[in-house]
Amino acid sequence: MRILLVEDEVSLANAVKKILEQQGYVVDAVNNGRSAVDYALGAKYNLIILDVMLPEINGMEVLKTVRKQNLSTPVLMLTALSALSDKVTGLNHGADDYMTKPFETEELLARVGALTRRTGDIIMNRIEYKDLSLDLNSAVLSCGNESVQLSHKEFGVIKVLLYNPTMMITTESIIENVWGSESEATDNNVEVYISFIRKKLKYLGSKVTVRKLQRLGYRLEVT
Amino acid sequence: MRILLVEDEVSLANAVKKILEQQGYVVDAVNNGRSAVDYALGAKYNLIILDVMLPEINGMEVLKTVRKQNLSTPVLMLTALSALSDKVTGLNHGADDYMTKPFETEELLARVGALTRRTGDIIMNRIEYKDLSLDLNSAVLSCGNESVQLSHKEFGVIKVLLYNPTMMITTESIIENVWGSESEATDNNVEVYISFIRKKLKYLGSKVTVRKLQRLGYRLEVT
DNA sequence: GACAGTTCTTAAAATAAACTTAAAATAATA
DNA sequence: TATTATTTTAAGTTTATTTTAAGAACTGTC
Repeated sequence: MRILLVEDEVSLANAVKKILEQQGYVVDAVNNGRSAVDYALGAKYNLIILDVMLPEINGMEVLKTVRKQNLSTPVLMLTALSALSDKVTGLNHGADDYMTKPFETEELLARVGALTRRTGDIIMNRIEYKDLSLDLNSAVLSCGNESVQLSHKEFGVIKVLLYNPTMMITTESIIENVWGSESEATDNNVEVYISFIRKKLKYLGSKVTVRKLQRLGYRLEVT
Repeated sequence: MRILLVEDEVSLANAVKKILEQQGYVVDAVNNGRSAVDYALGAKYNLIILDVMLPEINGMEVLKTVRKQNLSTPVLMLTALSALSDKVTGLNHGADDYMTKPFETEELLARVGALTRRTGDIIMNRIEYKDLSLDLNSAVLSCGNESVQLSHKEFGVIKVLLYNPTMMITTESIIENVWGSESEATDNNVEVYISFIRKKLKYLGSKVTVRKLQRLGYRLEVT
């Protein structure tokens, strides 16, 4: 969950950022309206917390501008004023909620929670090489429309190879990376896992193979 | 648009009713908690405006009762108290917005407008994924025409999964979200709850399953 | 082609992770 | 306070992964 916090009072901004980060939100904070618009339109946030009183471009203008650009991210407006007109203007310009300063942590979290109850964004993290694609989140290795689940150790070994696809990787380096430098793992452990991986590459029908150069190490190759 | 107005001060009730009717809303007004529950459950309203201070059963009780009955109609709470605890309690019990008395016509209309625009917006009150629907107000999980009540912890766990339906969710992240970062909860606590949830998914006959990838975390999958 | 040194594969054994269940402890509710 | 529901703990079971180990298959040298 990513939140854009637009607040020019540094101490308040820091406090809110900290509170939200403790809850596991990723928070970007900016202190003026111009940056707010840039950030809001430039990155995908799950929520924007927007102070009305800002230098240069005020919060209401920011809201109007980004809504005009069809941004549908929920917006929680913040203000020191309890002025009714502001509340009405804000809600009518597409703010989703409104909170007056000062507020307490609990209220902030209740409101943020209510607004972020939306499907989370998906950031896929993967390594690709030739016809192979390794999903780093799920340890699934794919080729074309076939894919296989890797175990933890298989995942570790192929990761080392895929991160350095043209390099020779020594057995020691694989052991160090996957089993850890204190481990008692032997060459045979690596051999067994390379064998498992080869079997899966074959099953996937990949062009990529694991080549062993005698006494030197392993390297990915393309047939 | 039908609105249920729950307010015991006759003059205020009449005034609000009149204002809303001028805007084209159909308004039913009741003056006590017992009737409020009956009306709320008996007819389909697009919004319930609920005073906290009521004779016999107070507004908070009304809210809790109807949410327990799986009612997901948006609720705007009204109160003379500006007590923070009430706001938080209200929001946590499934109120959608909060307004302190006295208020002005404009604010009322802005908030009513915001809440009635939102009807049909599944996002605020429920999360849906494939054949599953989780009512965020009542913690009822449904699939087709079957549904089950979830306990607080079950609700917390499945919420984390449903918010990020395609992502791997680590056990740590579940613990942090559901038990809190300071808690002493262990992996086994999560395992037990995942087991409860699986049993309920099976009972519901859902296509969705909870998959555990060893050492990586949990993820929803579709069979 | 025989030998020695590697490397590869496989199956079984050992270990670790994950699951389920029931009972105990705690919390919520009547 | 009594009752009920929820949550935690803990132990036993199941399942998956990892390690071990032994033999087969290569590779290069003589």
